[in-house]
Amino acid sequence: MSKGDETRERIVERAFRLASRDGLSGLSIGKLATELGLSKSGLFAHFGSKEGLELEVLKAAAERFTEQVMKPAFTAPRGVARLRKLFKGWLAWANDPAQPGGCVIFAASAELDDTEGPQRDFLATTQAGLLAALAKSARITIEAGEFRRDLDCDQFAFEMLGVVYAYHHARRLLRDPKAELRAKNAFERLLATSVAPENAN
Amino acid sequence: MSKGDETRERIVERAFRLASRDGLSGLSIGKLATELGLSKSGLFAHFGSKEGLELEVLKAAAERFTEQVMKPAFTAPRGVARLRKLFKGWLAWANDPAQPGGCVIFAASAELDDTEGPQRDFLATTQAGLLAALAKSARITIEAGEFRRDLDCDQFAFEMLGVVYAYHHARRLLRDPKAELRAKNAFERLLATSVAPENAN
DNA sequence: TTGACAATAGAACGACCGTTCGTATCTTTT
DNA sequence: AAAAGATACGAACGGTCGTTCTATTGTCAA
Repeated sequence: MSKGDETRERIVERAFRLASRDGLSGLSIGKLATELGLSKSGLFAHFGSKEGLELEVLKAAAERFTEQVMKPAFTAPRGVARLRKLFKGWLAWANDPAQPGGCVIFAASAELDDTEGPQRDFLATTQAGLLAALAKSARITIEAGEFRRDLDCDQFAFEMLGVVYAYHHARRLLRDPKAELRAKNAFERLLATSVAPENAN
Repeated sequence: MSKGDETRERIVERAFRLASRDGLSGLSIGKLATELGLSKSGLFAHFGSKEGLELEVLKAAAERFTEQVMKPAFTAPRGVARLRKLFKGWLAWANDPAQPGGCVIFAASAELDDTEGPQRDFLATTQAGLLAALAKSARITIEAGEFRRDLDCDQFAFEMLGVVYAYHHARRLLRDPKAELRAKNAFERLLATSVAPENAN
């Protein structure tokens, strides 16, 4: 890896951290450069524009999520076990010290959902992909015989996402110490109403 | 009402609308003044600081929510009917044309959850109050004999909020035409798992 | 109608923003 | 070691930001 690529990674890493607290538009090239001991223009040259930097942060976030949450979950046996591992990893992801302000993707989603541009497009695509992956995991769980066959998998994905959203909100804004418990309860209820009759005991 | 108060209201109304799209920090006093045909300093004088303007917008949002969602719900008979009306009004609130970018409070929550200051404090207090009101409505529903007596009301409130969050996300970022259907399904499932055994049929 | 005061305007401020450009310094290759 | 190319710097740009003044206009009661 060349020197430039190393610097670039250092920048994105720090930007990722900052964006977690201050949002993407809260990122400032000047401040970022100062924190990293770089010149404004030197940092700028790596991305060509603020928009470019923001996109890199979003891509980094998506990659890390895949690496830290999705991939590990697929080591668990297909079915409910995998869904549980996915959920657990997701909560851990939202508490990752590398994201001191919580999930970058959630923050950016709320920030950009009514804008137009590549950042929004990337986010929407990424999130749609996540929902599809969740739905697919639910479908696999049906095939494994652990979920009822008439379960609406997209509905399941929607609700699972909702639980994590509520968790984020309770944890970050309300600082509710019971946030994690609440999230786990909600997820267990979701699982309980999804299981196949012969497994409901 | 004095002339000044009228102007002030016009300003807050427009700021409310803009904050829905661009967030509180996205508000710009200069831009706001131009849109309203006022001078920057003239507008500024009404609030004394940007922070003051932001607080007024948040207060206006909380008041409107109470007026448009909470109060009407209390005309419905206590119990599940009232909860349904509350939920329905909440979805409508999130689609209020006066908030072209969706619920101002949700946007601000995500924006401010990791900051410090009066804005964050106000939001946290307001949202905690909302959760408490939801929990109380659930408790009333228990007393009306429609919810099971061992229902965790705070858990119910947490999950109801989560459904609305998921709806907002699906609607705003993903532009999912099924968002409302999904939300309604999720809420019905929440109700179904909360009802007293003798009402479950 | 006049006098007191509230309400608005206008100009200017320092600070920070993203961006551009020319120049220097490092890396990497030959 | 020298040439070529990648990296980084420093200064400056036009703009916008929130904020502060002073001056002017408008409102409203006596």
